[in-house]
Amino acid sequence: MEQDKWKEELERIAPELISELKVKKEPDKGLPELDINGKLVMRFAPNPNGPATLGSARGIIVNSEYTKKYNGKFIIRFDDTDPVTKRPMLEAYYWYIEDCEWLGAKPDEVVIASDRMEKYYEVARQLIEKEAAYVCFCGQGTFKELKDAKKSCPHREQGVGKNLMFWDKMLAGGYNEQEAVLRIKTDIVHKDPAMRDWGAFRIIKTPHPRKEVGDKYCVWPLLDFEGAVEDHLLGVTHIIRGKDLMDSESRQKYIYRYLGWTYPKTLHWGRVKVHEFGKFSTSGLKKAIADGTYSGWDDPRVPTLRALKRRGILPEAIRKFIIDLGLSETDISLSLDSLYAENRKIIDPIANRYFFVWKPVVMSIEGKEHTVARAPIHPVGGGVREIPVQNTVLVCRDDAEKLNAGDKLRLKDLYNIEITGTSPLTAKFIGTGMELVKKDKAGIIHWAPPDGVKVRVLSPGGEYEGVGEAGIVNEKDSVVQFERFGFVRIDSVDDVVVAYFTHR
RNA sequence: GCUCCGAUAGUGUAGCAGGCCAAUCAUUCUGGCCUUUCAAGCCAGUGACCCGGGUUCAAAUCCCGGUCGGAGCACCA
Repeated sequence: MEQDKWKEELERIAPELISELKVKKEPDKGLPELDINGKLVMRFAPNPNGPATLGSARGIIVNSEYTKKYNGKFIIRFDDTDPVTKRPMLEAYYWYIEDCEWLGAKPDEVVIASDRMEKYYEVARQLIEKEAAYVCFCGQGTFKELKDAKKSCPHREQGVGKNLMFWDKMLAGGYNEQEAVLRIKTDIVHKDPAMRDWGAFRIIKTPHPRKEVGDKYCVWPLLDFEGAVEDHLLGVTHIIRGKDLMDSESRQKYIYRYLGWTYPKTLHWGRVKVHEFGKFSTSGLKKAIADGTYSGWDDPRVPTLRALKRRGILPEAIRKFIIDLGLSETDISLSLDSLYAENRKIIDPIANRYFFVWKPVVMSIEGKEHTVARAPIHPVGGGVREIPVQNTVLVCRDDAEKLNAGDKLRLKDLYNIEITGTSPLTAKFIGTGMELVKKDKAGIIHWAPPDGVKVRVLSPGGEYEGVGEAGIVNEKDSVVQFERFGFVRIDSVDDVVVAYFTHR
Protein backbone atom coordinates (compact mmCIF):
# COMPACT_ATOMS: atom_id res chain seq x y z
CA MET A 1 0.00 0.00 0.00
CA GLU A 2 0.97 3.58 -0.62
CA GLN A 3 0.67 4.31 3.07
CA ASP A 4 3.70 2.20 3.81
CA LYS A 5 5.93 3.57 1.10
CA TRP A 6 6.70 6.79 2.88
CA LYS A 7 8.27 4.80 5.68
CA GLU A 8 10.66 3.04 3.36
CA GLU A 9 11.39 6.33 1.73
CA LEU A 10 12.11 7.97 5.08
CA GLU A 11 14.29 5.03 6.04
CA ARG A 12 16.36 5.76 2.98
CA ILE A 13 16.70 9.51 3.21
CA ALA A 14 16.60 10.23 6.97
CA PRO A 15 16.75 7.10 9.14
CA GLU A 16 17.49 9.17 12.26
CA LEU A 17 13.92 10.47 12.22
CA ILE A 18 12.37 7.01 12.45
CA SER A 19 12.90 6.78 16.19
CA GLU A 20 11.08 10.05 16.68
CA LEU A 21 7.97 8.49 15.22
CA LYS A 22 7.84 6.01 18.06
CA VAL A 23 7.67 8.66 20.78
CA LYS A 24 4.25 8.62 22.46
CA LYS A 25 2.53 11.92 22.93
CA GLU A 26 1.85 12.58 26.58
CA PRO A 27 -1.87 12.71 27.34
CA ASP A 28 -2.87 15.93 29.07
CA LYS A 29 -4.32 15.32 32.50
CA GLY A 30 -6.52 17.75 34.35
CA LEU A 31 -6.92 21.36 33.36
CA PRO A 32 -4.99 22.73 30.40
CA GLU A 33 -2.06 25.05 30.98
CA LEU A 34 -2.76 28.78 30.99
CA ASP A 35 -0.85 31.34 29.03
CA ILE A 36 0.47 33.58 31.78
CA ASN A 37 2.83 36.46 32.19
CA GLY A 38 2.95 38.14 35.55
CA LYS A 39 0.72 37.31 38.47
CA LEU A 40 -2.45 35.40 37.74
CA VAL A 41 -5.64 37.06 38.98
CA MET A 42 -8.98 35.32 38.52
CA ARG A 43 -12.45 35.80 39.86
CA PHE A 44 -15.72 34.04 40.33
CA ALA A 45 -18.63 36.46 40.02
CA PRO A 46 -22.02 35.16 41.18
CA ASN A 47 -25.21 37.03 41.77
CA PRO A 48 -26.13 36.19 45.36
CA ASN A 49 -29.81 35.73 44.59
CA GLY A 50 -29.65 32.21 46.00
CA PRO A 51 -27.08 29.75 47.29
CA ALA A 52 -24.33 28.19 45.20
CA THR A 53 -25.39 25.27 43.04
CA LEU A 54 -23.45 22.52 41.36
CA GLY A 55 -23.14 24.91 38.41
CA SER A 56 -21.53 27.54 40.62
CA ALA A 57 -19.13 24.87 41.81
CA ARG A 58 -17.60 24.77 38.36
CA GLY A 59 -16.85 28.48 38.46
CA ILE A 60 -15.51 28.28 41.98
CA ILE A 61 -13.38 25.18 41.53
CA VAL A 62 -11.88 25.83 38.12
CA ASN A 63 -10.96 29.43 38.87
CA SER A 64 -9.55 28.67 42.29
CA GLU A 65 -7.74 25.59 41.02
CA TYR A 66 -5.83 27.72 38.54
CA THR A 67 -4.94 30.37 41.07
CA LYS A 68 -3.64 27.65 43.36
CA LYS A 69 -1.66 26.04 40.60
CA TYR A 70 0.01 29.28 39.51
CA ASN A 71 0.16 30.91 42.90
CA GLY A 72 -2.25 33.62 41.84
CA LYS A 73 -5.08 35.50 43.46
CA PHE A 74 -8.68 34.30 43.65
CA ILE A 75 -11.40 36.89 44.03
CA ILE A 76 -15.06 36.36 44.65
CA ARG A 77 -17.12 39.25 43.39
CA PHE A 78 -20.81 39.61 44.03
CA ASP A 79 -22.50 41.02 40.95
CA ASP A 80 -25.50 42.25 42.87
CA THR A 81 -26.57 45.14 40.70
CA ASP A 82 -30.17 44.16 40.15
CA PRO A 83 -32.34 44.89 43.18
CA VAL A 84 -35.49 43.73 41.39
CA THR A 85 -35.43 40.97 38.75
CA LYS A 86 -32.62 39.03 40.34
CA ARG A 87 -32.92 40.50 43.78
CA PRO A 88 -30.03 39.46 46.01
CA MET A 89 -30.69 37.38 49.10
CA LEU A 90 -28.84 38.60 52.16
CA GLU A 91 -27.93 35.14 53.50
CA ALA A 92 -26.53 34.13 50.13
CA TYR A 93 -23.49 36.44 50.40
CA TYR A 94 -22.43 34.52 53.46
CA TRP A 95 -23.43 31.14 52.05
CA TYR A 96 -21.29 31.62 48.98
CA ILE A 97 -18.19 32.28 51.04
CA GLU A 98 -18.97 29.38 53.31
CA ASP A 99 -19.45 27.06 50.32
CA CYS A 100 -16.22 28.28 48.71
CA GLU A 101 -14.33 27.48 51.87
CA TRP A 102 -16.03 24.13 52.13
CA LEU A 103 -14.89 23.37 48.59
CA GLY A 104 -11.34 24.30 49.51
CA ALA A 105 -11.49 27.52 47.54
CA LYS A 106 -11.17 30.25 50.14
CA PRO A 107 -11.17 33.55 48.29
CA ASP A 108 -8.20 35.90 48.72
CA GLU A 109 -10.48 38.87 48.30
CA VAL A 110 -14.20 39.52 48.45
CA VAL A 111 -15.75 42.36 46.47
CA ILE A 112 -19.35 43.49 46.45
CA ALA A 113 -20.43 45.46 43.41
CA SER A 114 -23.14 47.39 45.22
CA ASP A 115 -20.39 48.88 47.42
CA ARG A 116 -18.55 50.23 44.43
CA MET A 117 -21.17 52.20 42.56
CA GLU A 118 -19.23 55.47 42.66
CA LYS A 119 -16.43 53.87 40.68
CA TYR A 120 -18.87 52.85 37.96
CA TYR A 121 -20.36 56.31 37.82
CA GLU A 122 -16.90 57.74 37.43
CA VAL A 123 -16.09 55.52 34.47
CA ALA A 124 -19.46 56.33 32.94
CA ARG A 125 -18.66 60.03 33.16
CA GLN A 126 -15.32 59.50 31.47
CA LEU A 127 -17.02 57.67 28.64
CA ILE A 128 -19.60 60.40 28.22
CA GLU A 129 -16.82 62.96 28.06
CA LYS A 130 -15.11 60.92 25.38
CA GLU A 131 -18.39 60.84 23.44
CA ALA A 132 -18.43 57.11 23.92
CA ALA A 133 -21.69 57.00 25.83
CA TYR A 134 -24.97 58.86 25.71
CA VAL A 135 -28.22 59.16 27.61
CA CYS A 136 -31.01 57.68 25.53
CA PHE A 137 -34.69 58.45 26.04
CA CYS A 138 -36.10 56.00 23.51
CA GLY A 139 -38.55 53.46 24.82
CA GLN A 140 -37.36 49.88 24.74
CA GLY A 141 -39.44 48.99 21.69
CA THR A 142 -38.50 52.13 19.81
CA PHE A 143 -34.83 51.56 20.30
CA LYS A 144 -35.05 47.95 19.25
CA GLU A 145 -36.75 48.94 16.00
CA LEU A 146 -34.11 51.52 15.24
CA LYS A 147 -31.33 49.15 16.16
CA ASP A 148 -32.70 46.33 14.03
CA ALA A 149 -32.89 48.78 11.13
CA LYS A 150 -29.29 49.84 11.81
CA LYS A 151 -30.46 53.38 12.48
CA SER A 152 -29.12 55.52 15.27
CA CYS A 153 -31.52 57.12 17.68
CA PRO A 154 -31.94 60.91 17.92
CA HIS A 155 -30.07 61.05 21.23
CA ARG A 156 -26.91 59.47 19.90
CA GLU A 157 -25.43 62.75 18.70
CA GLN A 158 -26.85 65.18 21.24
CA GLY A 159 -23.39 66.25 22.41
CA VAL A 160 -21.24 65.90 25.50
CA GLY A 161 -22.73 68.87 27.31
CA LYS A 162 -26.29 67.62 27.13
CA ASN A 163 -25.27 64.09 27.98
CA LEU A 164 -23.49 65.24 31.12
CA MET A 165 -26.49 67.24 32.14
CA PHE A 166 -28.88 64.35 31.54
CA TRP A 167 -26.56 61.95 33.33
CA ASP A 168 -26.42 64.18 36.40
CA LYS A 169 -30.16 64.42 36.36
CA MET A 170 -30.42 60.63 36.18
CA LEU A 171 -28.12 60.23 39.18
CA ALA A 172 -30.08 62.84 41.08
CA GLY A 173 -33.28 60.88 40.60
CA GLY A 174 -34.73 63.35 38.13
CA TYR A 175 -36.21 60.68 35.88
CA ASN A 176 -38.58 57.81 36.37
CA GLU A 177 -37.77 54.18 35.72
CA GLN A 178 -37.77 53.34 32.00
CA GLU A 179 -37.44 57.00 31.10
CA ALA A 180 -33.72 57.15 30.43
CA VAL A 181 -30.82 54.80 29.97
CA LEU A 182 -27.10 55.28 29.41
CA ARG A 183 -25.86 53.57 26.28
CA ILE A 184 -22.38 52.72 25.11
CA LYS A 185 -21.77 53.97 21.61
CA THR A 186 -20.47 51.12 19.51
CA ASP A 187 -21.25 50.65 15.84
CA ILE A 188 -24.90 51.05 14.98
CA VAL A 189 -24.42 49.23 11.67
CA HIS A 190 -22.45 46.35 13.16
CA LYS A 191 -23.45 43.12 11.41
CA ASP A 192 -24.13 41.48 14.75
CA PRO A 193 -27.22 43.13 16.25
CA ALA A 194 -26.01 42.13 19.70
CA MET A 195 -23.19 44.65 19.40
CA ARG A 196 -25.16 47.76 18.53
CA ASP A 197 -25.19 50.50 21.19
CA TRP A 198 -25.87 48.41 24.23
CA GLY A 199 -27.34 49.64 27.52
CA ALA A 200 -24.99 50.29 30.41
CA PHE A 201 -27.12 51.87 33.15
CA ARG A 202 -30.82 51.95 33.90
CA ILE A 203 -32.98 53.54 36.55
CA ILE A 204 -34.33 51.40 39.39
CA LYS A 205 -36.08 53.01 42.31
CA THR A 206 -36.54 49.87 44.38
CA PRO A 207 -34.12 49.94 47.30
CA HIS A 208 -31.31 47.39 47.38
CA PRO A 209 -31.75 44.65 50.01
CA ARG A 210 -28.38 45.37 51.61
CA LYS A 211 -28.82 47.79 54.49
CA GLU A 212 -25.51 49.48 53.70
CA VAL A 213 -26.90 50.41 50.30
CA GLY A 214 -30.67 50.70 50.64
CA ASP A 215 -32.03 53.55 48.56
CA LYS A 216 -28.70 55.29 48.12
CA TYR A 217 -28.71 54.74 44.34
CA CYS A 218 -31.35 54.82 41.67
CA VAL A 219 -29.07 54.31 38.67
CA TRP A 220 -27.74 50.77 38.37
CA PRO A 221 -25.19 49.35 35.92
CA LEU A 222 -25.99 46.32 33.79
CA LEU A 223 -23.75 43.28 33.94
CA ASP A 224 -21.73 44.04 30.82
CA PHE A 225 -20.73 47.40 32.19
CA GLU A 226 -20.20 46.45 35.80
CA GLY A 227 -18.24 43.34 34.86
CA ALA A 228 -16.10 45.16 32.34
CA VAL A 229 -15.12 47.87 34.79
CA GLU A 230 -14.57 45.52 37.71
CA ASP A 231 -12.38 43.10 35.80
CA HIS A 232 -10.15 46.02 34.97
CA LEU A 233 -10.16 47.58 38.43
CA LEU A 234 -9.41 44.25 40.07
CA GLY A 235 -6.59 43.52 37.67
CA VAL A 236 -8.17 40.27 36.50
CA THR A 237 -5.84 38.61 34.01
CA HIS A 238 -7.88 35.57 33.01
CA ILE A 239 -11.60 34.98 32.86
CA ILE A 240 -13.10 31.52 32.64
CA ARG A 241 -16.87 31.41 32.39
CA GLY A 242 -19.81 30.04 30.46
CA LYS A 243 -19.90 30.62 26.73
CA ASP A 244 -23.22 32.40 27.06
CA LEU A 245 -21.05 35.37 27.99
CA MET A 246 -18.99 35.23 24.80
CA ASP A 247 -20.87 38.11 23.26
CA SER A 248 -20.38 40.10 26.42
CA GLU A 249 -16.72 40.01 25.69
CA SER A 250 -17.15 41.67 22.31
CA ARG A 251 -19.44 44.29 23.81
CA GLN A 252 -17.14 45.00 26.73
CA LYS A 253 -14.16 45.40 24.48
CA TYR A 254 -15.63 48.70 23.22
CA ILE A 255 -15.16 50.12 26.71
CA TYR A 256 -11.65 48.73 26.93
CA ARG A 257 -10.75 50.35 23.64
CA TYR A 258 -12.23 53.72 24.58
CA LEU A 259 -10.25 53.76 27.80
CA GLY A 260 -7.10 52.09 26.58
CA TRP A 261 -7.42 49.12 28.90
CA THR A 262 -6.24 45.58 28.17
CA TYR A 263 -8.89 42.90 28.08
CA PRO A 264 -8.20 39.78 30.15
CA LYS A 265 -7.62 36.46 28.40
CA THR A 266 -10.80 34.43 28.24
CA LEU A 267 -11.78 30.80 28.19
CA HIS A 268 -15.30 29.41 28.06
CA TRP A 269 -17.22 26.28 28.82
CA GLY A 270 -20.51 25.13 27.38
CA ARG A 271 -23.93 24.77 28.87
CA VAL A 272 -24.36 22.12 31.54
CA LYS A 273 -27.43 20.01 32.11
CA VAL A 274 -27.61 17.48 34.93
CA HIS A 275 -29.91 14.51 34.29
CA GLU A 276 -30.81 14.05 37.92
CA PHE A 277 -31.92 17.62 38.45
CA GLY A 278 -33.57 18.41 35.14
CA LYS A 279 -33.98 22.06 34.33
CA PHE A 280 -33.54 24.39 37.22
CA SER A 281 -32.93 28.04 37.85
CA THR A 282 -32.33 29.87 41.07
CA SER A 283 -35.58 31.75 40.70
CA GLY A 284 -37.45 28.53 39.93
CA LEU A 285 -36.04 26.88 43.02
CA LYS A 286 -36.88 29.89 45.11
CA LYS A 287 -40.50 29.61 44.06
CA ALA A 288 -40.66 25.85 44.67
CA ILE A 289 -39.25 26.35 48.15
CA ALA A 290 -41.70 29.13 48.90
CA ASP A 291 -44.69 27.01 47.89
CA GLY A 292 -43.48 24.03 49.91
CA THR A 293 -42.50 21.74 47.04
CA TYR A 294 -39.06 21.56 48.62
CA SER A 295 -38.31 21.84 52.30
CA GLY A 296 -35.54 24.40 51.78
CA TRP A 297 -32.26 25.15 50.03
CA ASP A 298 -30.81 21.95 51.39
CA ASP A 299 -33.65 19.63 50.45
CA PRO A 300 -32.01 16.45 49.11
CA ARG A 301 -33.72 16.89 45.74
CA VAL A 302 -32.22 20.30 45.09
CA PRO A 303 -28.93 20.90 43.20
CA THR A 304 -27.36 23.26 45.72
CA LEU A 305 -24.02 22.64 47.35
CA ARG A 306 -25.71 22.86 50.72
CA ALA A 307 -27.96 19.96 49.77
CA LEU A 308 -25.08 17.84 48.49
CA LYS A 309 -23.19 18.58 51.67
CA ARG A 310 -26.13 17.52 53.79
CA ARG A 311 -26.35 14.28 51.84
CA GLY A 312 -22.75 13.47 52.66
CA ILE A 313 -21.11 14.28 49.36
CA LEU A 314 -17.57 15.38 50.16
CA PRO A 315 -15.96 18.46 48.64
CA GLU A 316 -13.00 16.44 47.35
CA ALA A 317 -15.39 14.35 45.27
CA ILE A 318 -16.99 17.47 43.81
CA ARG A 319 -13.60 18.95 42.97
CA LYS A 320 -12.47 15.81 41.19
CA PHE A 321 -15.76 15.53 39.37
CA ILE A 322 -15.66 19.14 38.16
CA ILE A 323 -12.03 19.10 37.14
CA ASP A 324 -12.57 15.93 35.15
CA LEU A 325 -15.18 17.76 33.09
CA GLY A 326 -12.39 19.81 31.60
CA LEU A 327 -12.92 23.09 29.83
CA SER A 328 -14.56 22.24 26.53
CA GLU A 329 -16.98 24.62 24.88
CA THR A 330 -19.24 21.70 24.12
CA ASP A 331 -22.63 21.73 25.80
CA ILE A 332 -22.77 18.80 28.15
CA SER A 333 -25.54 16.80 29.67
CA LEU A 334 -24.15 14.76 32.49
CA SER A 335 -25.24 12.34 35.12
CA LEU A 336 -24.13 12.32 38.70
CA ASP A 337 -22.86 8.74 38.49
CA SER A 338 -19.26 9.86 38.25
CA LEU A 339 -19.67 12.19 41.20
CA TYR A 340 -21.15 9.37 43.25
CA ALA A 341 -18.35 7.04 42.17
CA GLU A 342 -15.73 9.56 43.29
CA ASN A 343 -17.50 10.05 46.57
CA ARG A 344 -17.85 6.31 47.12
CA LYS A 345 -14.12 5.84 46.67
CA ILE A 346 -13.50 8.23 49.54
CA ILE A 347 -16.30 7.10 51.78
CA ASP A 348 -16.42 3.35 51.40
CA PRO A 349 -13.15 2.67 53.25
CA ILE A 350 -14.22 4.69 56.28
CA ALA A 351 -18.00 4.42 56.53
CA ASN A 352 -19.27 2.24 59.39
CA ARG A 353 -21.82 -0.42 58.50
CA TYR A 354 -25.26 -0.78 60.05
CA PHE A 355 -28.46 -2.68 59.44
CA PHE A 356 -31.49 -0.69 58.44
CA VAL A 357 -34.71 -2.50 57.56
CA TRP A 358 -37.11 -0.54 55.41
CA LYS A 359 -40.75 -1.56 55.17
CA PRO A 360 -40.19 -3.91 58.13
CA VAL A 361 -41.98 -7.24 58.57
CA VAL A 362 -41.87 -9.21 61.82
CA MET A 363 -40.36 -12.68 61.75
CA SER A 364 -40.54 -14.90 64.82
CA ILE A 365 -37.96 -17.57 65.27
CA GLU A 366 -38.16 -20.79 67.25
CA GLY A 367 -35.37 -22.78 68.73
CA LYS A 368 -33.07 -20.02 69.86
CA GLU A 369 -33.77 -17.74 72.74
CA HIS A 370 -31.38 -14.94 73.61
CA THR A 371 -28.20 -14.31 71.59
CA VAL A 372 -25.98 -11.40 70.74
CA ALA A 373 -25.04 -10.86 67.12
CA ARG A 374 -21.46 -9.75 66.56
CA ALA A 375 -21.20 -7.95 63.25
CA PRO A 376 -18.13 -6.19 61.86
CA ILE A 377 -18.35 -2.41 61.93
CA HIS A 378 -16.50 -2.43 58.63
CA PRO A 379 -15.69 -5.38 56.36
CA VAL A 380 -11.96 -4.68 56.53
CA GLY A 381 -11.77 -2.45 59.61
CA GLY A 382 -11.38 -3.67 63.15
CA GLY A 383 -14.26 -3.58 65.59
CA VAL A 384 -17.58 -5.33 65.99
CA ARG A 385 -21.01 -4.09 66.86
CA GLU A 386 -23.07 -6.17 69.24
CA ILE A 387 -26.79 -6.51 68.69
CA PRO A 388 -28.85 -8.39 71.29
CA VAL A 389 -31.56 -10.58 69.75
CA GLN A 390 -34.52 -12.32 71.37
CA ASN A 391 -36.78 -14.53 69.32
CA THR A 392 -38.08 -12.06 66.77
CA VAL A 393 -36.37 -9.91 64.14
CA LEU A 394 -37.50 -7.47 61.49
CA VAL A 395 -36.72 -8.04 57.82
CA CYS A 396 -37.48 -6.03 54.69
CA ARG A 397 -40.81 -6.73 53.11
CA ASP A 398 -39.05 -7.06 49.75
CA ASP A 399 -37.04 -9.96 51.15
CA ALA A 400 -39.98 -11.49 53.01
CA GLU A 401 -42.12 -11.62 49.91
CA LYS A 402 -39.61 -13.86 48.16
CA LEU A 403 -39.62 -16.45 50.94
CA ASN A 404 -41.50 -19.74 51.00
CA ALA A 405 -41.90 -22.33 53.72
CA GLY A 406 -38.92 -24.66 53.67
CA ASP A 407 -36.44 -22.05 52.38
CA LYS A 408 -33.16 -21.98 54.21
CA LEU A 409 -31.18 -18.81 54.52
CA ARG A 410 -28.88 -16.89 56.79
CA LEU A 411 -29.53 -13.78 58.80
CA LYS A 412 -26.33 -11.87 58.25
CA ASP A 413 -23.86 -12.06 61.15
CA LEU A 414 -26.43 -14.01 63.20
CA TYR A 415 -27.45 -17.57 62.36
CA ASN A 416 -29.19 -19.80 59.86
CA ILE A 417 -32.93 -20.29 59.72
CA GLU A 418 -35.54 -22.27 57.86
CA ILE A 419 -38.83 -20.65 56.98
CA THR A 420 -41.77 -22.45 58.56
CA GLY A 421 -44.62 -20.15 57.59
CA THR A 422 -45.21 -16.98 55.60
CA SER A 423 -48.28 -15.35 57.11
CA PRO A 424 -47.34 -14.56 59.70
CA LEU A 425 -43.70 -14.99 58.87
CA THR A 426 -42.14 -17.69 61.07
CA ALA A 427 -38.87 -19.54 61.02
CA LYS A 428 -36.79 -21.94 63.09
CA PHE A 429 -33.16 -21.86 64.09
CA ILE A 430 -31.12 -24.41 62.18
CA GLY A 431 -27.52 -23.68 63.16
CA THR A 432 -24.76 -21.16 63.04
CA GLY A 433 -22.21 -22.58 60.62
CA MET A 434 -21.25 -20.98 57.35
CA GLU A 435 -21.53 -24.21 55.34
CA LEU A 436 -25.14 -23.41 54.52
CA VAL A 437 -23.98 -20.33 52.66
CA LYS A 438 -20.72 -21.67 51.28
CA LYS A 439 -21.81 -25.12 50.22
CA ASP A 440 -25.53 -24.85 49.79
CA LYS A 441 -25.41 -21.35 48.37
CA ALA A 442 -28.13 -20.13 50.69
CA GLY A 443 -29.01 -16.44 50.54
CA ILE A 444 -28.12 -13.92 53.18
CA ILE A 445 -30.40 -11.13 54.26
CA HIS A 446 -29.96 -8.43 56.84
CA TRP A 447 -32.32 -7.74 59.70
CA ALA A 448 -32.95 -5.48 62.66
CA PRO A 449 -34.06 -6.05 66.26
CA PRO A 450 -37.69 -5.02 66.90
CA ASP A 451 -36.55 -2.71 69.69
CA GLY A 452 -34.13 -0.84 67.41
CA VAL A 453 -34.40 2.83 66.53
CA LYS A 454 -36.93 4.29 64.13
CA VAL A 455 -35.19 5.59 61.03
CA ARG A 456 -36.37 7.90 58.26
CA VAL A 457 -34.24 8.24 55.16
CA LEU A 458 -34.75 11.26 52.94
CA SER A 459 -33.59 10.68 49.41
CA PRO A 460 -33.94 12.49 46.08
CA GLY A 461 -36.36 9.78 45.06
CA GLY A 462 -38.57 9.88 48.15
CA GLU A 463 -38.61 8.76 51.77
CA TYR A 464 -37.97 5.39 53.38
CA GLU A 465 -39.16 4.50 56.86
CA GLY A 466 -38.03 1.60 58.93
CA VAL A 467 -35.99 0.40 61.85
CA GLY A 468 -32.26 0.34 62.36
CA GLU A 469 -29.95 -1.05 64.96
CA ALA A 470 -29.41 1.07 68.06
CA GLY A 471 -25.77 1.95 67.38
CA ILE A 472 -26.82 4.36 64.64
CA VAL A 473 -27.58 7.03 67.22
CA ASN A 474 -23.86 7.45 67.85
CA GLU A 475 -23.19 8.41 64.24
CA LYS A 476 -24.73 11.86 64.07
CA ASP A 477 -23.17 13.88 61.22
CA SER A 478 -21.19 10.97 59.84
CA VAL A 479 -21.68 9.09 56.64
CA VAL A 480 -22.38 5.41 57.18
CA GLN A 481 -23.48 2.54 55.02
CA PHE A 482 -26.81 0.86 55.59
CA GLU A 483 -25.97 -2.59 54.31
CA ARG A 484 -27.78 -3.59 51.13
CA PHE A 485 -29.29 -0.10 51.00
CA GLY A 486 -26.60 2.49 50.38
CA PHE A 487 -24.67 5.26 52.03
CA VAL A 488 -26.44 7.85 54.14
CA ARG A 489 -25.47 10.79 56.28
CA ILE A 490 -27.00 10.69 59.75
CA ASP A 491 -28.56 14.12 60.03
CA SER A 492 -30.30 14.01 63.41
CA VAL A 493 -30.88 11.45 66.15
CA ASP A 494 -33.90 12.54 68.17
CA ASP A 495 -36.89 10.23 68.69
CA VAL A 496 -36.42 9.12 65.13
CA VAL A 497 -33.12 9.05 63.34
CA VAL A 498 -33.23 11.15 60.21
CA ALA A 499 -30.74 10.16 57.53
CA TYR A 500 -30.05 11.78 54.16
CA PHE A 501 -29.38 9.38 51.33
CA THR A 502 -25.95 9.85 49.79
CA HIS A 503 -25.87 7.30 46.98
CA ARG A 504 -25.78 3.53 46.60
C1' G B 1 -34.69 37.34 11.08
C1' C B 2 -29.40 38.71 12.11
C1' U B 3 -24.86 37.15 14.75
C1' C B 4 -21.58 33.88 17.39
C1' C B 5 -20.02 29.03 19.28
C1' G B 6 -19.74 23.78 19.32
C1' A B 7 -20.02 18.22 17.57
C1' U B 8 -15.04 11.51 19.79
C1' A B 9 -18.56 5.00 23.05
C1' G B 10 -24.99 5.60 27.22
C1' U B 11 -22.41 9.77 29.92
C1' G B 12 -17.99 12.89 30.63
C1' U B 13 -13.11 13.21 28.61
C1' A B 14 -7.82 12.68 25.96
C1' G B 15 -5.96 13.20 21.18
C1' C B 16 -7.14 17.97 16.98
C1' A B 17 0.32 22.67 14.51
C1' G B 18 -2.08 15.24 9.53
C1' G B 19 1.03 9.68 9.97
C1' C B 20 2.39 6.99 16.83
C1' C B 21 -5.21 6.17 16.75
C1' A B 22 -8.25 -0.89 14.18
C1' A B 23 -8.49 6.18 19.04
C1' U B 24 -7.02 7.52 25.98
C1' C B 25 -8.94 7.62 30.82
C1' A B 26 -13.19 7.68 34.09
C1' U B 27 -18.20 6.28 34.80
C1' U B 28 -22.31 3.18 33.28
C1' C B 29 -23.65 -1.70 31.50
C1' U B 30 -22.53 -7.26 30.90
C1' G B 31 -19.77 -11.70 32.48
C1' G B 32 -16.23 -14.01 35.91
C1' C B 33 -13.33 -14.07 40.65
C1' C B 34 -13.50 -12.64 45.69
C1' U B 35 -16.72 -11.60 49.76
C1' U B 36 -21.38 -13.56 55.95
C1' U B 37 -23.95 -6.43 51.94
C1' C B 38 -27.30 -6.94 45.65
C1' A B 39 -21.16 -2.22 48.54
C1' A B 40 -16.11 -2.18 47.78
C1' G B 41 -11.93 -4.76 45.39
C1' C B 42 -9.79 -7.74 41.20
C1' C B 43 -10.10 -9.62 35.96
C1' A B 44 -12.43 -9.57 31.25
C1' G B 45 -15.94 -7.77 27.60
C1' U B 46 -19.53 -4.56 24.81
C1' G B 47 -19.36 0.34 23.06
C1' A B 48 -17.43 6.38 19.56
C1' C B 49 -14.35 10.13 15.63
C1' C B 50 -22.39 13.89 13.14
C1' C B 51 -23.16 13.58 7.46
C1' G B 52 -21.29 14.77 2.44
C1' G B 53 -17.53 16.59 -0.49
C1' G B 54 -12.37 18.46 -1.03
C1' U B 55 -6.77 18.83 -0.05
C1' U B 56 -2.97 14.81 0.78
C1' C B 57 0.90 9.14 -0.34
C1' A B 58 -1.84 9.67 4.53
C1' A B 59 -7.54 13.19 7.81
C1' A B 60 -10.66 12.31 14.34
C1' U B 61 -7.00 16.04 13.20
C1' C B 62 -6.82 20.96 7.59
C1' C B 63 -10.78 23.39 3.99
C1' C B 64 -15.97 23.91 2.13
C1' G B 65 -21.22 22.67 2.47
C1' G B 66 -25.12 20.45 5.31
C1' U B 67 -27.44 18.54 9.75
C1' C B 68 -28.04 18.76 14.82
C1' G B 69 -27.23 21.20 19.55
C1' G B 70 -26.34 25.78 22.38
C1' A B 71 -25.98 31.05 23.06
C1' G B 72 -26.56 36.49 22.10
C1' C B 73 -29.59 40.51 19.80
C1' A B 74 -32.98 42.77 27.89
C1' C B 75 -33.76 49.07 31.26
C1' C B 76 -31.50 39.76 33.76
C1' A B 77 -27.04 37.81 35.84
